[in-house]
Amino acid sequence: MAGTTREEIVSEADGLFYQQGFEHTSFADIAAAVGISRGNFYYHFKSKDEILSAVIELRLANTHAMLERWDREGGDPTVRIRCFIRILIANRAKIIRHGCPVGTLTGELAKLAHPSLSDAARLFTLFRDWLARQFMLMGRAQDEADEFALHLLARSQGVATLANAFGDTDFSDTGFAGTEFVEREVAGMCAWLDRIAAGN
Amino acid sequence: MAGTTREEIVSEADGLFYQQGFEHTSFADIAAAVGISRGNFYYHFKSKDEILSAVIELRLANTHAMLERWDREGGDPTVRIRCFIRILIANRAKIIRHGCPVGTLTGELAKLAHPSLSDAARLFTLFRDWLARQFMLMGRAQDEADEFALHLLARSQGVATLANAFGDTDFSDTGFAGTEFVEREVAGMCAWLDRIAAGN
DNA sequence: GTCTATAGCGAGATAGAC
DNA sequence: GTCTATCTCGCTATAGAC
Repeated sequence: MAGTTREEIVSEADGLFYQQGFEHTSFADIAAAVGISRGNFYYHFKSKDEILSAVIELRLANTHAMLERWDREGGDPTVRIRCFIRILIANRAKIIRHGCPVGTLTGELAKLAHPSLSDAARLFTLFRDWLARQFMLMGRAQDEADEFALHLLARSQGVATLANAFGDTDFSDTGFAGTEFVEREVAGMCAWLDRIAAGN
Repeated sequence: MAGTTREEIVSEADGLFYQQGFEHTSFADIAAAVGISRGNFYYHFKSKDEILSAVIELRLANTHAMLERWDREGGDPTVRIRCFIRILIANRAKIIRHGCPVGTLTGELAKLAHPSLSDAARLFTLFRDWLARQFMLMGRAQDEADEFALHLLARSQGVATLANAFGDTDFSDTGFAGTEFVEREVAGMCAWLDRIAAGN
């Protein structure tokens, strides 16, 4: 948590935008989280939109670093892709509560017709390009690799959306167990990946 | 468009909530769309949350009617399930612009910790139960039928989320063609369905 | 049932002292 | 660099005339 005030603002805004949404999060919320006054914001940022831009930049940097870490650690492209798929399990509690940080942000910005939507979509592009590269390392042509990448992205987004919609409420009456659903779909994606690795 | 004032309010609110989001849509927006004054709302509804409830009820009724129509028209469960899958194509322009009406609403209400989230999630339950029934008509056991239903729901949600995130912006630079992506994924879901119909 | 007028609140943003 | 005080605006909601 140590760092400059600016960094703490961006870090807290990041978390609050994820939990509450961008529009629903006020300066008062962020100020309370950081422990500074509202007026102090405008020394560091000219507007709320500038904070959003900084949050997106932070997420891009964090995502980039995570993908590079996976590149270094996993020796096999299928192992690395499995790292991606398993984010759903590693973060399942948060996903059930707040959805996917990328998908929910782009969804909100699309509704607001917000100019930063295209920047937020670059978070998807980061994953997409990285995934496509892994499939190319598995011997697939560029077009097919990109199709596979988008397919996996879409499936993980769908799991996150449903888990979020049902998650907190439906444990009792309809028998929807969010954790089991996520794990079953993750297993399905891994099986799909194995079929790809085996050459269709 | 004919109907009582109350019905017109709910109908216009339905469209605006879809296009702009619930929180981002003001009474002034709805009033302008309907052509009445802001104050007149409170004769018909006690609060904005009551309008949301009415919108969800309307969507539940419309969805229920659509599913019953599919039940009457398609003679074969696989034909009916294909009706569901092909909503993505029939509504692809709207989905690229505003996402899935159900997924984006539940996503927003989850961020707002809104009490109507569980009601909105019933829209998913409607599809889920209907799809599970079709799979059972295809000879699948209840548990498996429900897993298939959730799987199909999740995949269509993922397609909608990605199409919405990339859709309007990415036609130029990154070579993402929203329409082609949607059609490719729809074809993939239909192929999956055929494998299920053939008995795995 | 529909209107105008307005209350009350919280939001983003600004000014200026320290 | 951080604070307090304040401005302005748009929102939900209310009051009361017609």
